[in-house]
Amino acid sequence: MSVTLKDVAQAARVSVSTVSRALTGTGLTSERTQQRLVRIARELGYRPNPIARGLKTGQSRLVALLVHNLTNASFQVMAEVVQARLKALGYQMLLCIGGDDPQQESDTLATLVDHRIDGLIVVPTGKNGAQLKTLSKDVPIVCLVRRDDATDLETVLADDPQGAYLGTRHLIELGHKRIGLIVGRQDTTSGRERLSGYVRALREAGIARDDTLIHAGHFEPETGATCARKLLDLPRPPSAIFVANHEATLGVLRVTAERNIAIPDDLSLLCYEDMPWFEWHRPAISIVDNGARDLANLAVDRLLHRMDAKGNGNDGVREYRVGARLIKRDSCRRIDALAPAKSAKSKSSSSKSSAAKSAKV
Amino acid sequence: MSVTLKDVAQAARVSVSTVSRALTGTGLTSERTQQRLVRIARELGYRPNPIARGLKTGQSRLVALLVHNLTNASFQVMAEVVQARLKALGYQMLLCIGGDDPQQESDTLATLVDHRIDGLIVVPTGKNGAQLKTLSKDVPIVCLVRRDDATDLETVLADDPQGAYLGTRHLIELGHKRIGLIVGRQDTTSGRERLSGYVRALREAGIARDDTLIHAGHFEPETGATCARKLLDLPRPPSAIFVANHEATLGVLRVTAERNIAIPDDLSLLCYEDMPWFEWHRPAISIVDNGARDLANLAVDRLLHRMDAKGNGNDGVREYRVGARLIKRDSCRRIDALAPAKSAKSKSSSSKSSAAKSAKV
DNA sequence: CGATAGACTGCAAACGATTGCAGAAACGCT
DNA sequence: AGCGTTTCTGCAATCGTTTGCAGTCTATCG
Repeated sequence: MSVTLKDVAQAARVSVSTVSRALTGTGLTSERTQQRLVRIARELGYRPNPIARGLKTGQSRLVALLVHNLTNASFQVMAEVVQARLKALGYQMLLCIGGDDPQQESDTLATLVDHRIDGLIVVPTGKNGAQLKTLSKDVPIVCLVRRDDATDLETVLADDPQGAYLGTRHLIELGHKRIGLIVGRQDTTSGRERLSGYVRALREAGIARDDTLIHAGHFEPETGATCARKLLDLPRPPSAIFVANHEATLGVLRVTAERNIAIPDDLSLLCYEDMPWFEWHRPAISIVDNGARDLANLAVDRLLHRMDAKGNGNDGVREYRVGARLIKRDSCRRIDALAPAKSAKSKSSSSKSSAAKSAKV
Repeated sequence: MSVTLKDVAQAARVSVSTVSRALTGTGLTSERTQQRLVRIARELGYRPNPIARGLKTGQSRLVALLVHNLTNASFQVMAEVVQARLKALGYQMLLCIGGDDPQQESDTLATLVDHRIDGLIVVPTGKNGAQLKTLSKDVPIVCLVRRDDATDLETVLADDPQGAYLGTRHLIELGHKRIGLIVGRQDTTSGRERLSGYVRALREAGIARDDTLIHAGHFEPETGATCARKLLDLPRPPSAIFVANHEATLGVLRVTAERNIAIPDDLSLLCYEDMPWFEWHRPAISIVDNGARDLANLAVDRLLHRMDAKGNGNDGVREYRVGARLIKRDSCRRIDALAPAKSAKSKSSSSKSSAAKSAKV
């Protein structure tokens, strides 16, 4: 079917091994034949067969990226970054979707190593630590975004404590004293860490922590809606909400729209992790950027390092943190410390929005 | 490193070939040894090496999906569908991102066939027809969403004429007579087809085509903004806008928000292809669904068919169309035929929105 | 009881590359 | 000229499977 080394060898009247050496550029062939063979190979349209090569060398030039889904914008950019970086180095990316499901993750991991992938970047579910640990003996692995506590794998994490701190501080600096927090499940690292960043910022500013303003929940839009309602229905509702649970954002936005709450006039809104449409939304939504791009790049760097190092590429560092940064757009507003802004409450109690509420909630 | 057939054979004191036959279930081994070998293989944790197998059989159990990007929601669901279907059949999906760039597409295609993929689903750029045609001799290929006119490859397409027709008719049925259309570049199939569907619906309803209401442009948010402005600035602006250019949607939404145009009260808005947040948006945005899920499923069906058929799986059909359907949400409103609704124009000429306009446009 | 079909099994050659080893050629040196 | 180096090339084994062919064994039948 396709042109093999043998074909080239025959055409050039030399042995297969000579062709192999010439084309891989080992320097063990004479300049003259080297060039001649390269030319002939090109003329014949020879393309090395990675499968055959892989069988012999045990390498596949395949690197896998295992993420939970592709709906999350962060995973999208990570996939694109990883793909671009790897392609430039002659690797093919195997993108796998694990759905945050341990069983699927486990299956996928197994088939991946079967395929002799040269490296793996994985967002672990956290439930297959043992397996990951075993596999890491055969193949370089870097964890991304989440840590699997059962392993000591090299892990590239977002700096969530820092990000949440930055976001909260921003709101405080704008004069907000009552800041609602909608955050993820507290049995996840990111959930806990973001809460801690929020708390730290509050403490530094000398603002008392008010647990009625803090809501933790699942990574789903519905959670955002529920929590937002609870916050807005408070006797003294917050003047700002920090949605540090990415997936919950849609729910929050829906509730504010339903209740006709103007952002940022009635309520300041700060979200976590970008979505492509945030900057097109009016008002453009301010966010804490978790640095998806940087995360992906660093993960690739570390993976490549390990792959080069052939086994023991651990430089002692187990964990890398990628700085978060604040992207100010138009959804947060300074409130006057002296004459506090009308609270969202006042608006939501108007006849119109309460009608909307009873109708749609 | 890992357990091979040889290891199993030694443990069982039989030959490698027997083990191979027993495990692949060719029925050429006695019931008894078959079961024994399977048991031993499992005990030893044997896992077949796809690379070695691939070298011999010429198959890799890898199927590639080549799309333009992952930002587009349709591509996301397609990727997820394809991945799920293939995994169930024991294939691994190789997801590649071509960026709608002919050069990248060409490179990727080449490495994919090098890797001896068993099948390929591709959203073609349209510039590598010759290459695709050549490759299709070696590997089953199905085109998705776009046709490459230089080939006669089997192609699964959305029914854009139908979708655009459905959408337009919906707006007409709601009483709209002046319907703005924002559509994609006219050198793409989808761009042309959607325009034709729109025109057909108009004609059927006996509404004269007004070219000032029709804007074709690039697949970018900015295009949407520009076109929306042009439409809204018309002496007699439309009462409804049909955004049949998915990527342009964000731009349109921004402009309506900037100008404080209430949807659907001041303007009805109908979009093409879903985004995950459309139903969370207030008002929830009505769309014409291009059937991404069905498209992906059909593409997989056809590909599998071809892969089974070993070469000549063409059933004469070259082109499949997947029906579009209308999803009514809250962004389109019935307008009274007798007393026409206040047009967007009246609103946009209020002091507030014109201030916004001069400031931000 | 011997022949023979039928059911299993093993040998060995592939698949297309890489690579250790040894032979050949070319060269310089005494 | 003879010898040792150096440089290049080819032979053949190997990676882990699959598979055609031939051989072995059992059972069946005449």
